[in-house]
Amino acid sequence: MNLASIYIKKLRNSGLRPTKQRIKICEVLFNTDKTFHFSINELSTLINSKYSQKISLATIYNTVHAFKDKGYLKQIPLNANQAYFDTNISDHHHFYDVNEKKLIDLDNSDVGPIKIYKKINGKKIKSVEVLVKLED
Amino acid sequence: MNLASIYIKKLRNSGLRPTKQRIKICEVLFNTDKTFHFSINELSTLINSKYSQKISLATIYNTVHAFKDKGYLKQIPLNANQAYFDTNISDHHHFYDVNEKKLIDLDNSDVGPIKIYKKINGKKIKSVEVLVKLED
DNA sequence: ACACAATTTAGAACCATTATAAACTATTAA
DNA sequence: TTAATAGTTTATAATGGTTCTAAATTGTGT
Repeated sequence: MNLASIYIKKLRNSGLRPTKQRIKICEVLFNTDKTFHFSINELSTLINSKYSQKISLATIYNTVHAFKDKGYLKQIPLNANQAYFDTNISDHHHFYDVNEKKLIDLDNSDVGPIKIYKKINGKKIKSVEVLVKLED
Repeated sequence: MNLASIYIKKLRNSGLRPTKQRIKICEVLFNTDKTFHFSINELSTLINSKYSQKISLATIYNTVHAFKDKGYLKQIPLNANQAYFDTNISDHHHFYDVNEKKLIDLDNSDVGPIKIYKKINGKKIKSVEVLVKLED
């Protein structure tokens, strides 16, 4: 089975029509052994430099949000003026180098287990995200 | 010593001229035993409902950033479309209730010690911030 | 092939934030 | 006390990321 058909299946299973645009975006995001971090603008540049047929910014926004809602992408909580996403959806955390404004993955094994003792009635924990800021 | 003169001293010590506006902002932010979270717009509304003499939005932005740079406020890493600040600058973390879009403090004692095993050459840890998302 | 709903798209609108430049104010030196 | 200066405030404009809109296009089931 080729890659495109894997993405088509993945999209269909999520209730998303497998359009040309979405398949291309899958190729850029998921057709690599490495995970990576990106902003919408960086992704747009990446896609539109890779293919001659451009994808509109609105579609990239729509698709990234759809993928995030389906759990194929994670947004990284960060004090930045734009949203950053991560193709690595496994349980992990981040360094943020404040001097170089760069994100670095922290594998789960790089961080000790995190215990949350406080409980809020009627609420359950959805995620625990650690941001470690680095400076020179 | 009254409050205003404490703030005047605090501002002077930080190399910030103690202007009427900055003293008022100090009163709203720091003249309370409770710490709190706010966005710039919320702070602006709070200040301008409390005093007849209004403070411009630009000044509130400038002052909040100055206070953040001096370490009197912390910005909370969060995926929101506006910046959130915390008057509690002690070492602590946050719950974020995604359904009610509300921040809740986690005292340091509510979270077990966090160990970071990974090191980056030439960089030191500036802060460790944990965001625990809650859902219903 | 047809009908219908989902999707894409360019461009406008939105809104938090930052920049600008003129008026004002705190501070220091004379 | 006054004058000079640098710092601050302000209204307003500009910026830039994100969302909205509505028309054109496309995927899908019949």
